[in-house]
Amino acid sequence: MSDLEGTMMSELHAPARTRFAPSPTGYLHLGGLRTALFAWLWARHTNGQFILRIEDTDQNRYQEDSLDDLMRGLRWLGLEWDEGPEAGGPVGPYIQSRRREIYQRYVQQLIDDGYAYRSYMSAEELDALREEQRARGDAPGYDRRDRYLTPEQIAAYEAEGRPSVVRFSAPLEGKTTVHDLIRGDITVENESVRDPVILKSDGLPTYHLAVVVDDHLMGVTDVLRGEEWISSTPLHQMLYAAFDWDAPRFIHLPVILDPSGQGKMSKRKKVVDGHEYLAQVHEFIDAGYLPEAVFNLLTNVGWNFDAEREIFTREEAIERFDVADINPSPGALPYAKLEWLNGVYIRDMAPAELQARLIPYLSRGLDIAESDLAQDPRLPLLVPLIQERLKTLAEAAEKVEWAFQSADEIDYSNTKALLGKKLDAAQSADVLATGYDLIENAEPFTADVLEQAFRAKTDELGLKAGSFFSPFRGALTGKMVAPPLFDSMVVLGRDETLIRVRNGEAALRKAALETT
RNA sequence: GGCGCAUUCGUCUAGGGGUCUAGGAUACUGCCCUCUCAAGGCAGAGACACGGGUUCGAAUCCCGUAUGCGCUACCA
Repeated sequence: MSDLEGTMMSELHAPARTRFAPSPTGYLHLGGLRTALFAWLWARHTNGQFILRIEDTDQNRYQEDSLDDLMRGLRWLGLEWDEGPEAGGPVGPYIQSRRREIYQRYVQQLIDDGYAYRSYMSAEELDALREEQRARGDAPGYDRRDRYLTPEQIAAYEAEGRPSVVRFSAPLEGKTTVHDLIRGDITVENESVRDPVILKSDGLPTYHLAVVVDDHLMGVTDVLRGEEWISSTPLHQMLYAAFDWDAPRFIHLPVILDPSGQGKMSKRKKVVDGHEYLAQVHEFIDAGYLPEAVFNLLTNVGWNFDAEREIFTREEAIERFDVADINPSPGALPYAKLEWLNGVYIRDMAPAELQARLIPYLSRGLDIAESDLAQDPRLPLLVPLIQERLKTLAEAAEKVEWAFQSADEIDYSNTKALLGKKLDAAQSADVLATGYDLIENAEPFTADVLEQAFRAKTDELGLKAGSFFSPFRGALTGKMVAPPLFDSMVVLGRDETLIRVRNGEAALRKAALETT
């Protein structure tokens, strides 16, 4: 084989069937999204399929609006599933609570083959057992007592009507080695697998049974999941062996840590260094992060697109992604980098596109109907002014608020905003009075004409632009920081600009009187 | 406690025995540009957890320690 062929072979992968299998017990958070992203990337890279499967076997923790949030989050990032809820597919249903009979059939098969048994201990008895073990200093865990029940004892329990669970008969000695694609071989003592429950007393399976049965039945070839599952992978492999099925490839992804780097990112809002950090996907959406930026960022946590290049398209990521290159060590979500990335994508966007995406956020922030905003002639003028100043979509409202306020809503209580650099209140008021005439006479009323007139006057007065321009920014917006001045005047129009300059001057005259 | 996984600038990462006086990005600092803020340009500071091996040579391989995380449920 030539080198070229060798290279090509190593880059050619058989189509992988991957799945994202969340539990509808809460809202999708960024760690889950990243797991889904990697599974999706791998399926797309190999030209395989990406499956969404809902693992709702815990009825107690089920949360009604969770599934909706899950699907919305995945779609927001552009992770369409080939099979799953709403998409359908040949190996459904894709919601585990609707597969109850399937699991029961396979559990019965395990019992019949001697790989599983019924256990009649109640939850309370189990708790008491663990308590005892802890008191003795033993490792807590089921002691396998019901594994050796006689037919008579079983009959007695059944006659009593005692509820039961089904436990897996784990091998009592030897070791089990599982292979993780990015971590290598992981070996545990079989004895440490203490006959876990595989079918609960409510007739639904536990995760361990359901995941093995479903991954097998659904033809999943590559299991990408969080590293919290490493410990139970030997059990899963035992189950595959008991069923006489081939196990899929296991790829355990590193967890995403919270910003302190100490501990898994919480689903709930947490405070680190006095700052609340975002964790749930819907929070990132609300805050105005772009899916492009989040996609880019998440792809680069635990995997790396390129040593020297930070920005890439989704297609490029698909082309290069390889599970073999995943970094096994956990990492914190780099929030500051997300801010930067979001700004990069905002700046790269066509202004019309940005405007469209901004409307829902502006509507919320300014309390103006989306339909009104869509027709507002000021918006196409404003968007280019704030485009390179935006880190998130949500902060746009605060940057353009002045344009949507009436003149008397502008707040001049912060006199500092009206002061020219190195000028006092009276001098700044004079500046505004001087500029008033320039604005009145600018013809046509464009940013260029205004700027030329202002600069000429600045030179004539022997002032610096910082001194002459600043009072106008304050008069127009009431703020220290605002979009470029002359463009802002054009947005307001000549009449409104003149009113605000007058108002600003009045506020300054008043302030000048008070200080002297 | 037991078992497992991990450990390169503050953070995300490149690197997989010599090309490493360890590369990129972000954040930070300074300078430039500049009507404010941004954006942009330039420069700077900043890391192989520790200790033993193996080797002519280790950030890279092995062992130990430390630290962090995970699992140890009729939760996933």
